[in-house]
Amino acid sequence: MDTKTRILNAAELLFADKGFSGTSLREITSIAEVNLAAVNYHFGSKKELIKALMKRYLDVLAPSLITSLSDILENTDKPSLEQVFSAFVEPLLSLNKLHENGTSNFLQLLGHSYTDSQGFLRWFITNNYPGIIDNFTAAVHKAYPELTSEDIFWRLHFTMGTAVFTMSSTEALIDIASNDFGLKLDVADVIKRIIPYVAAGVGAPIAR
Amino acid sequence: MDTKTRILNAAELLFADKGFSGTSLREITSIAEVNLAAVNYHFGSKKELIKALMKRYLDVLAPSLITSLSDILENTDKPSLEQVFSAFVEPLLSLNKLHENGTSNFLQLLGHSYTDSQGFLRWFITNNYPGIIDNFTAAVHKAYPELTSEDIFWRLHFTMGTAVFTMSSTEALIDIASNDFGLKLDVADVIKRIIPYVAAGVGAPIAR
DNA sequence: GTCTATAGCCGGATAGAC
DNA sequence: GTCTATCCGGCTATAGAC
Repeated sequence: MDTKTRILNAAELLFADKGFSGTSLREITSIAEVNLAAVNYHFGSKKELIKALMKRYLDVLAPSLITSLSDILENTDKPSLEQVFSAFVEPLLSLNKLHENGTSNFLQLLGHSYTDSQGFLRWFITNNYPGIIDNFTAAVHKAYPELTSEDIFWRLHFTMGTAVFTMSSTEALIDIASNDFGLKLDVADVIKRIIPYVAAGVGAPIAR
Repeated sequence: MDTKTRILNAAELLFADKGFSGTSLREITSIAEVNLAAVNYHFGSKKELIKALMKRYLDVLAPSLITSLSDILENTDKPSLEQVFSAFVEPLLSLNKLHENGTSNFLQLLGHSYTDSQGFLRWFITNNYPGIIDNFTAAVHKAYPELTSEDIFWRLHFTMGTAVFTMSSTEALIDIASNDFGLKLDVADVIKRIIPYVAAGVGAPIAR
């Protein structure tokens, strides 16, 4: 495995766990077993490393998500909201084929990107991958035409919150489920539990 | 205003905005216009300052929330989920009387406490204020008895995610709502939009 | 491309004068 | 209780040998 990849893999683990400002280049290069200077040589700066890390996932996820959502838009007259959200499951879970714990790492990174670092990553994502949001909005509109684009904006945001926050603490949740309820769960189980929740949330009656 | 309070107020602003690891004691004492050494004199360490900050809110919020939820438990035979979640509104908004932007600051701090600092604050909160969770679980159970305690556990967590994540980015959301939809919103408006969403989510049919 | 070494700055924390 | 001064380690980033 080359140095660049070793760095990306180590950074992914640490950033997902401790956030960006909570992780130092020294920790990353130590886990990656490469020289401290290698990060700056290969990526230029810590910020660029973070972007490269998100790009590694988003370049895989975005097309697969857009395909999955387009499929619903083209082949279903009036999809259910559960169908729309289920369109996320396979693309998200396929990130586990890219890397061990890819799904939860990616969603945790996404969570940190919204709170850490004064939103520069949020800017980066919305400006580089707008197709996801457009397709999702269109699919929700088709499933629930009475929702205005403003309603959809809010409920999409709430849904992001649910997913991202849940994934940020998946490990803790799986532990609790095991201790308190004797259940052995994995990321896929957690995702399956979220879908009815967010589908019902987005499908809530409109109070005017 | 005494030094201790000046520090708490400055820390609240900065921590809410930039997270714990993203904020330095130097920034805090500079905004507070007190000496750098004052934090360690008054609080002992940065970690203890964080705890003191959360305590300042939780000591007000916890009893008011417990009263509000107990009220529903005692005086309503079968409350609706909207009623249960509405029980949070007044206690949360009353934090604005404590401090300017108290509600959103507190919820942002709560958000950071779940992702920053390896969960030590999460531990602190759940171990020091268990009454909130117990009362909330009881109220949800009364509103929707078919939910098992396991179902409630998951859906409570999803709800936390929605609230905390939304509040972490309230400022950005209010900006977008203003630019894209010409709406002038405040925290109370955002909270009112969340309630139907989470009530519907928690009330989603149970897939078995 | 990878290393050592180090610059230069910032972090939390503390000693000790007042 | 508040200040200055400082310790000491960690931080990102870079220069320069190999």
